[in-house]
Amino acid sequence: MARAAERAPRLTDVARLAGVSPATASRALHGTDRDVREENRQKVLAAAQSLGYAPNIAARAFAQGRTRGVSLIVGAVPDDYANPIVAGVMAATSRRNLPVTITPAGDDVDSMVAQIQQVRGMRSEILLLAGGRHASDRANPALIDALKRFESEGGRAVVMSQPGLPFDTVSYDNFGGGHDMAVALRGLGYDRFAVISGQMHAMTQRDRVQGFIAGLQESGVELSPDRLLTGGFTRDGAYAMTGELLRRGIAVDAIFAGNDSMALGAMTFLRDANQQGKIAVAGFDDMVALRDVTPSLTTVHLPWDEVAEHALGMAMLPRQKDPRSVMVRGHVVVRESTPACAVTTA
Amino acid sequence: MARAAERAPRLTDVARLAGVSPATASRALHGTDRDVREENRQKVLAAAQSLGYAPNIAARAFAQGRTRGVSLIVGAVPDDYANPIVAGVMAATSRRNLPVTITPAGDDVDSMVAQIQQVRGMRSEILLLAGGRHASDRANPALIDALKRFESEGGRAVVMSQPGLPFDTVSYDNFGGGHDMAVALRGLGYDRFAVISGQMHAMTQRDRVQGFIAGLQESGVELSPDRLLTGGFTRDGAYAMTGELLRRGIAVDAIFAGNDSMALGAMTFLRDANQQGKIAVAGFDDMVALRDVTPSLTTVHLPWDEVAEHALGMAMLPRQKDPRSVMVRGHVVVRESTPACAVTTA
DNA sequence: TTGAAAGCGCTAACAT
DNA sequence: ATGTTAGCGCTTTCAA
Repeated sequence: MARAAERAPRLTDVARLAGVSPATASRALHGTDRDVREENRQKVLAAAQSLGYAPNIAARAFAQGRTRGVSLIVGAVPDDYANPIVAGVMAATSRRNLPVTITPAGDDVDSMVAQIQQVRGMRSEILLLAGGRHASDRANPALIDALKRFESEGGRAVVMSQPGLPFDTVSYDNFGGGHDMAVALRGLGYDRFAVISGQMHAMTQRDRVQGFIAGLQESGVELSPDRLLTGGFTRDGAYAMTGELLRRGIAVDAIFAGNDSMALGAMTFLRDANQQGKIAVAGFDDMVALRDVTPSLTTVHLPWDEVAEHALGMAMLPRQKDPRSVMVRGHVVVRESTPACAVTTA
Repeated sequence: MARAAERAPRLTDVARLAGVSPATASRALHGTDRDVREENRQKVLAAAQSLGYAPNIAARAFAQGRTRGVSLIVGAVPDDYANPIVAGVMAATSRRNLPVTITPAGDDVDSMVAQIQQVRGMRSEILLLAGGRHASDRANPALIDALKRFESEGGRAVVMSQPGLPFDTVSYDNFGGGHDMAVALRGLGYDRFAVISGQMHAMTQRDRVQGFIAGLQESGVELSPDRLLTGGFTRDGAYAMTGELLRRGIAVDAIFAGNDSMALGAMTFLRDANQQGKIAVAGFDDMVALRDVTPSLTTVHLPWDEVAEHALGMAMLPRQKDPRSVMVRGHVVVRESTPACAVTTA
């Protein structure tokens, strides 16, 4: 058995055993060229097998100047045990049989940039970026510069869920979803709203909230500033904000939360405070992990798999001079957490 | 702007600009040696900065014969959007500032082995293996061989949640947890049990169930074979099995599910069938994602972060001749899904 | 169809 | 403290 580090078999070893040159062995192993005699191919395959050969991927990446596969950088996500984007990308890549590397980054631009440099250093073929959603990012030159360099060195970058960057982008319609939710809740007869959301510099949150406010305005409802609470966009943040809301004695019959995790936090608070059923709650995302909560959650369904699928599809196309942009739309799903209520308006 | 692929700046470029040799530049960039004059270090850093230098990681890995960081291979997991092991490993690695690469594999040994070969080819320092739990795996020579090779070539492998392999292992006490749950449910007064679980060749499932059965026996309760249903260990599988259970008209007052997802599926079925509250449900895992379900779930709490922490800790120690093994214990947490009930036994 | 040989960018002995 | 030099294992022109 191995005492110290044993040398791993190299391509040369395989070639020698098969009685061919390394070049031929290389060709035989990855049908890059057609030009290997079947007999030799078999010999090489057999030799590799018998030696337990595993190609040195670092060496190959080095020689080719590219690392095959996709690197996914994902910004820290609220309650990130259940990140639907990660699930979507994993599904999309495994469908294409592409290796994925998932790298968590903080939600701040600096750690995001650091991770991009890392991926640039790996010379990955494809970089998918999820998260990193601060309003300031849009203008952040470091982020843009890092991505630009990555692409100018031959990589393909696609940004997810962060519209407005000069790269291929797939995003979803946060404003529209918020708007539609407002319309839907109005249609159910709700009248007195509150909104709890992540900080307004988080762009997805801001767009959702602004869409919601716009939707309300269409039917003549104004959301007064004291009815908009912002904080951490997590379950716990929402739990706290909902408490704050009630403590302030604001009369509310429906709460719109910036995402599903927050909606869950709000519902849990209401239950703990024995207010369950008295105040409706709506979320945003339609996380599959929450499909069994009770009451079932009214939310804006976002087709995460489509987002990932689009992103990967774009990444596999050559870059164009003008960045492409796809906007995926969600749709409101009304469930039990927002029962129809008596119409109180004129 | 870049027309075609632009050449990325190399270490040589940095060195030239700083007026030093590549070797010095290399040393300055990664304080491997102490022996760089501060003045030169600054010059190198400045040069790297101004060129936007990102070290070619593939080349470095190649030169060093090792890729820094940990590779986590995770077998397909039921409802894997919420895999607590992944979360735990991400936390543990980011605490140590180690790069992680997460690679999903199928639940079958073949795809697991394929991923191990991949990691072997990357010459990763550390390989963490999660999942891959078929009873047949234990004896699977291909799996063992791949891991052995990885280690004999200088890597460190730690297996999680799959005891019995000849490698450093951290596992949790599935049998004990099942056992304790049985005792707890008996203590609450339950009498007529059913078990729904994944297939018995899935080792964690088998251990949990066998522990549960053993726990029941201690207080004189036998679980007749028709009260043990097996199938997919997912929420959907459990939903279906619970239906099957009721359809067969088996009298039951408590269901033990092989994991939390299954428990959730069971509870959802019971609610859909208007049986909520009539039959108790207990799970296993204590997934944080489920902390807000109602009724709150009685389950066996498993300290996932500890599992990951132990695993990484072991991996960073040198290998010993005899594999280490750590068994983490969980503990029963009784919540609302199993209210105390009238004692019906003598 | 195959082989020979060059070289990818970096690190690490070794020499200075 | 720094420079020189020799590879690491693979792919890939280029010749044959």
